[in-house]
Amino acid sequence: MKMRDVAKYSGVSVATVSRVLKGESNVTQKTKEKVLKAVEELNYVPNTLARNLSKMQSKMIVVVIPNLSNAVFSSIYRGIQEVLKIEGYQVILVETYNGVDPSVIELIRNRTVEGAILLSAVMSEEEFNKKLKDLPIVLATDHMSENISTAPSVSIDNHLAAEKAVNYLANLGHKRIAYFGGVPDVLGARRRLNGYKNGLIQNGLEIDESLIFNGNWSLESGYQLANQLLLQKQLPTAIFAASDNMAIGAMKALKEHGFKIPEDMSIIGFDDIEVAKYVTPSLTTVEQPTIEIGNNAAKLLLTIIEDQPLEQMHVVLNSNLVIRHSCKKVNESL
Amino acid sequence: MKMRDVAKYSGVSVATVSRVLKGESNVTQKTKEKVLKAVEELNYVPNTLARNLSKMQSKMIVVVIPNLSNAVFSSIYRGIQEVLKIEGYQVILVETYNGVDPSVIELIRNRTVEGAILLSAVMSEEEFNKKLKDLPIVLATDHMSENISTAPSVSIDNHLAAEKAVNYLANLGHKRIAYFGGVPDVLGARRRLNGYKNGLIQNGLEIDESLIFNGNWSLESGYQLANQLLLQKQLPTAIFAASDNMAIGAMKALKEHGFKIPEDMSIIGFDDIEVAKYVTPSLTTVEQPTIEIGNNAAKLLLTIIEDQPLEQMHVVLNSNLVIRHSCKKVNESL
DNA sequence: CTGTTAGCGCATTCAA
DNA sequence: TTGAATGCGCTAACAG
Repeated sequence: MKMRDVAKYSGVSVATVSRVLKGESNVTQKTKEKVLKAVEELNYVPNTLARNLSKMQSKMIVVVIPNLSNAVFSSIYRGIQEVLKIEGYQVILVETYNGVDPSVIELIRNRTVEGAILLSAVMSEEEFNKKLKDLPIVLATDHMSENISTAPSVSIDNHLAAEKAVNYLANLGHKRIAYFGGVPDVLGARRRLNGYKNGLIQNGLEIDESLIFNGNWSLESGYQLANQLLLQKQLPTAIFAASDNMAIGAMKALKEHGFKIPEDMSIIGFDDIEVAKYVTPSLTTVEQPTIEIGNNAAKLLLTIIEDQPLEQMHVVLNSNLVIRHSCKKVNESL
Repeated sequence: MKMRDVAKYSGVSVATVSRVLKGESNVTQKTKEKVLKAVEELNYVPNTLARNLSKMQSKMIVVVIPNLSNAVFSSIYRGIQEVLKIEGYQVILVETYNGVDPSVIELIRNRTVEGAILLSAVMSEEEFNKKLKDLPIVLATDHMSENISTAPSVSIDNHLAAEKAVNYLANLGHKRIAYFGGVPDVLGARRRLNGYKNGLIQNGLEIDESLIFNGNWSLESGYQLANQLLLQKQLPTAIFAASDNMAIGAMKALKEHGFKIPEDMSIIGFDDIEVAKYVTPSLTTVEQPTIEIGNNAAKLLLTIIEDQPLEQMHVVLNSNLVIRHSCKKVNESL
């Protein structure tokens, strides 16, 4: 069943059928009805493949996610989908466990998709410029470089957010605060680490490298890091984990060793994933406005695809500390 | 840059270019090299849109997920992606919060995708037959009807799995076991409920409707259900939740009311999502082989798309009880 | 307001 | 082994 069939059936030309299907106004009410009737009776559905070739567009976007099981990412994805759906785009989701999937470039170049949103970008600025520059790509995460603008991006101010967490802990009287970081290849992770250090300095606290650990955001990673930490002679009174998953994993390890939280150890996470509220004690954490991040990333990409000028290259969203029950004032008598 | 350009550049015809790009054998080594060189130098990439129209295929699949934030679904998705990627398919992910997105039918009919995998199917068999029959669709969840085969499906035996959980609890001496069910529109949820009841009967226990609750799989739902349960005068000694999320939500509510788990209440979940191991106490639960479910669903769909005969309409995978620390023997002295 | 026609870029059949 | 020509189904420019 093709367009010509409904044209013949309704006694008009294919152009006219195309017009009424597109909802153009310059068609008589009467012919419009004729065509619609034919479409109905013939049970006709336009062929997207043909339309795509003709218009040279796919109405398709790809989003690249490091790891779907991370609730932060799936939530950002939802935010992306929300706005793209309205614009009639379908979204291809590819999960890539490490860095940037080279196939993304391929998908764009061979026109399978019109653009891409990356939720994590593990590459140097140089590498990015070589491979991805000028492609319709936006980062739903920190932008690539410390100073220079390469790809458009949407994220929170990770540095500031980490500072807030440390401030909170310092105000509670904590002097020794351990840090469980994410994979350092990711700029956002480095920013959080710097924010942590800076927060320490601001509060007149010492930076102790033996309290700084690198994880990979996961539950298991937090669990292991905590076990490592517990091997040390002089323990901290608080842990700041760069993801809720790591915080929850750490809580598990701590409890297994008989630690009470927050009595014996305060813990603060990052992300505010759904389950953070339901662990015991409920997790104090730095919230990320994931849906909004997704919304904004999608909007950014759409304006790029439409060749419109960007209002801002990097949109930075607010994040706040969500205070629950995993931190407490340090015991003065210590 | 189109095929004609590289044809001209290398002094051959477009047909020849097409052949070498496709890796056909009936091409001289020499001309092949010429063409490849041209492709290289012109930086040519075939246009997927044109290829798709010409071959009348999209190399695209859609998978419909109720809720990405549910770790079970994201894990099944991963399993699907694993096999589809190898076959050169891209996968569109759509999240639909309730039942079947009508747009799926549209996507198939307008040839945007070649098939669909549904991770949840909230509709009657009748409805299914009217709308989706004979479309290339497979269910990565229980099949539609109790008796009749409509669409191919991949799932565990939910009835049996629930029985196992109840047996375990009964063997531990529990006589009053509450049930937190999923949304009853879903066949799998009904099967689990029946398995629960059957398990009770098998163990000579009474079915007490006041101990049966309907939730919606979520953390919040489990939390609320537990609070409802606690309003009752005569409490059970164990809760069987039809999802880990509900189990974890319930644990939270219970703890808030001063209950110790498993001392005061045993809890068992369903799914074995990653975090189940990291809550305290770690959650005893019925594991679902999510990756395998995804793998199998994808394979099924592929053979349907290729018009091959199905070896089996419904593949049923094994599931096991994963025993951790959220259940204990009921205190005999009670 | 409507019809004719020429692409869109690639695949494929038929000759050579 | 290669080339010429036709078609995939729809869009859009142009003519009427």
